[in-house]
Amino acid sequence: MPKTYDFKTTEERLYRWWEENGWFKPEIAGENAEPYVISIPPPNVTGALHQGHALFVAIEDLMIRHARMKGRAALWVPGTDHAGIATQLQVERQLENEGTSRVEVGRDEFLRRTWKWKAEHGGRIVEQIRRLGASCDWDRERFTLDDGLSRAVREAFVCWCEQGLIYRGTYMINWSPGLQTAVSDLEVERLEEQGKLYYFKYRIKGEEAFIPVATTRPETILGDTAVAVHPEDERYQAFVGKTALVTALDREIPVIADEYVDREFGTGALKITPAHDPNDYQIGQKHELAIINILNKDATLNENAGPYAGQDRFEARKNLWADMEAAGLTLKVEPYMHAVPRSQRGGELIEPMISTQWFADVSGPAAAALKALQDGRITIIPERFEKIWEHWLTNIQPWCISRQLWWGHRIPAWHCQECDHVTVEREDPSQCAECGSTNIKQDPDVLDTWFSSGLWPFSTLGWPDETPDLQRYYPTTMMETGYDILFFWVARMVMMGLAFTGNVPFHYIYLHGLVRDGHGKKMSKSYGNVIDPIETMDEYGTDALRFTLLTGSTPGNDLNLSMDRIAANRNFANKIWNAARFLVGNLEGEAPAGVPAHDALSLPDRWILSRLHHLIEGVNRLFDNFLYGEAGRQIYEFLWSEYADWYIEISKIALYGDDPAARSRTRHILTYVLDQCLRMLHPFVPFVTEEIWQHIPHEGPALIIAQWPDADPSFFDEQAETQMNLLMELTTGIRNSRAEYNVPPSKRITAHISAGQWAELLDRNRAMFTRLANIDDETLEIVPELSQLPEQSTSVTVSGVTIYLPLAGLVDLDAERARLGKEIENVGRQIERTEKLLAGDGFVNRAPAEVVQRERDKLVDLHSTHAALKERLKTLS
RNA sequence: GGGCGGUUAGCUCAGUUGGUUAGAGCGCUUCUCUUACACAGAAGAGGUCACAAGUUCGAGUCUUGUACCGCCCA
Repeated sequence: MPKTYDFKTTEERLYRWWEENGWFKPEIAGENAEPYVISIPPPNVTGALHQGHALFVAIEDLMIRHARMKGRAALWVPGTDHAGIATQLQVERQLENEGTSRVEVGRDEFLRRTWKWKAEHGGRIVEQIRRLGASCDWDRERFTLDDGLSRAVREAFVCWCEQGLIYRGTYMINWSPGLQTAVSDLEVERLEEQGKLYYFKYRIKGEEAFIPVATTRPETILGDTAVAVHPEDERYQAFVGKTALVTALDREIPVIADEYVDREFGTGALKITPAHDPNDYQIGQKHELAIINILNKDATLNENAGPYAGQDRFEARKNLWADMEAAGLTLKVEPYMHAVPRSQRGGELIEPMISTQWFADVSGPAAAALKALQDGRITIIPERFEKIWEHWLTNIQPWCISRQLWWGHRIPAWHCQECDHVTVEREDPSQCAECGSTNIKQDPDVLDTWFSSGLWPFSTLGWPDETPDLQRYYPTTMMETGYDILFFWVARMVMMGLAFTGNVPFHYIYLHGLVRDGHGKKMSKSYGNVIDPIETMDEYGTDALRFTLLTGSTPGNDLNLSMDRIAANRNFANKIWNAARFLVGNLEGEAPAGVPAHDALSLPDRWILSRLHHLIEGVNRLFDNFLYGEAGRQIYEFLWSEYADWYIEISKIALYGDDPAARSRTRHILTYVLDQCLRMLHPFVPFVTEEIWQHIPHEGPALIIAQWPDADPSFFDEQAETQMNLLMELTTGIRNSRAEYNVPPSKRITAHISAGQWAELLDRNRAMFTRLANIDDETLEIVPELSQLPEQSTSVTVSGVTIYLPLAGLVDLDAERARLGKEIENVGRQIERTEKLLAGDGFVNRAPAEVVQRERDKLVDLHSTHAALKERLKTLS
């Protein structure tokens, strides 16, 4: 084995080997195995890997590998999403570069180009996911525009139409002028921005008076159909019922009273534009106001804007305001912070607009989704998101499912040119279902991408057909994704799953947080703080990135990713590598398997086995509770701080000694403990663990399909742990003294130990001191009570054991006395606190017996330490 | 306005049925290339767990309130 773990020569080779052996497939578990299924949150087919992908792939692969090692039929269904808007934009940009456009080349050519784009670029994200080590069953890979999935979409759409849940209607939607399509409420962000508040005069018909009104969007005045004031506002009460005049158009609109108006805001009077503001729309409905749309699809003003028709909204704003100023209708303009709706994609300003679209009434499915959570068919991790889930589903709005795009599932509805009837059928119709006319045209719109991804967990398994996969693997087990798409996607999958399959699509929803930079800032290209996962893997290896992502976070919380941490975890991979290298280098041809009989074990053996099985127990409990990060951190700690720092060092005593039985026994323990750790670490860092496992003695072909460890309480050994703790503390104490007195590490020194009841234990393990603290074995003295105390020495006291280190010419007795004084004081304080605790009736009676006993033991220990320290001080006085 | 999360070492964070002297990584100080590892080893410094009150024998952990930061919804 090379001195340093080389991930570059390992990762691709192992991945191919695993895949070629079919170990990513659930069938390897046998027909009776209980399935464990995850459908991948399908990434955008034209996307490039970012840390968000890396995080979810790492978590899901961890879940899948763990389940696989537990013997479950682990199936991870991979795939990609056609991502309507994003993909269409890519191709449109390409066309633009060629000097043409979507409209110019036409729909058929555009779709041909888009499929071509997908064929050329669609493989990238998938390759990158493989690079992360994702053990997906690639034979089951799906794409949302596949024939099968398209059929699922068609079935779902027709089904909901038949139930009357899908309908066409004219309502307020969010319009993207740049993309010229409706966008989802969920895809609109409201950002606080510096804008302006324009104050102006609303003229009253036939009077000199006016109502002062404030607005952030003056151009919408042209679409006003009322001015509203608060009914109890004394300033404006007199105007209610009168007629106001829209500037430039002289259109007559009523002044109305409504309690919705906030008297404190602006001037206290509100202009109402029902066609271009969601709140105004509500008021308009209530008062049966006219709705006047002033915008074209490209956000220029239409003929309703009179003289401003044809101007862009911002140009019109400028011009209108200038004209109003000239007419003396303006009051003032103030800077103003307000929430501006912007597209999540690209940040374009979104216009609320009245438009005819397809909607889905999902109130029924939403109620069902709510119930699924309440009756426990679905569990959300972490729990706190359940409230958010409930709130959203309780206040569900009709879902606008049509998009004015070309890339996507075209709505299977045919409009009759003769009778206006809309025909919706599973197979493309050739004539109107109502009048039989053959003059029918398919609706030009496509469905919201989330409509197809809402079917993902079952459409990928074959639905609407009752396929064997659907029967065996549905409902799936786990939906793991970011909390930012809980509504977009997760809620819709549950609604659609319940609606179309009668079953929840998954039992658990595990939500992870956002990956931010090392200081908690959102990664963004413009800010320049993006950590590219591919570059990270190139530099530090996949395992380092995975381990960092997996251990750096807790469920539902954001994660700050820094290169320092990734480097530290690269070092961890190398640490395990070298621990294995040490083992392999000391095997002497032996291939140890299993654990030797208990009687044969040394104290350090019993200690490390006890620690290991406590670790296994803890890790399993953490896995059961979805606390994967903490589990990973604990294995890291154990492997580095206990196995490597102590057990390996101690093992050298036996390995380099001349007792063949001890050598063999130690090899068994070294091998066994490492093997168990590799198993537990495999889901976190699959590559380095598999590579190491292949180097050490093992049973079975591959770690990826090795059995997951179970804790065996017969290895628990509290006595061994207590005794080893004493030995380790004494060792650390000696090292500490050596460092304090600047004794070179290479210099062998002597020690006299007054060990009391521990004399035999210490003597049996005297090699620990000689090897780990460089004590001279010839002169090392371990007795219950020293007959003669060495002068000119420093001392170490733990649990009543005192080690004297004669350091001739180095020891400053005054300093020693001062140090002992401080230590005595410190121990005294602890004794006091413990005695006080034990003196209280409450503690002794109410605390668990185990806790009380622990405190009693501690007190005995403290007393003996205290006595030994005082004794030592006395001899120095 | 409503809801949720955060506030623990210089920095970034763990700490999930309340129970030893509150941990890690990085950074810092001192020493060491000791035959697994300098991507390392040894020793060390560093914390009133935001603040206040409460529950409890016992609170970083539970309750209430306050402050600041962040997110979501309206």
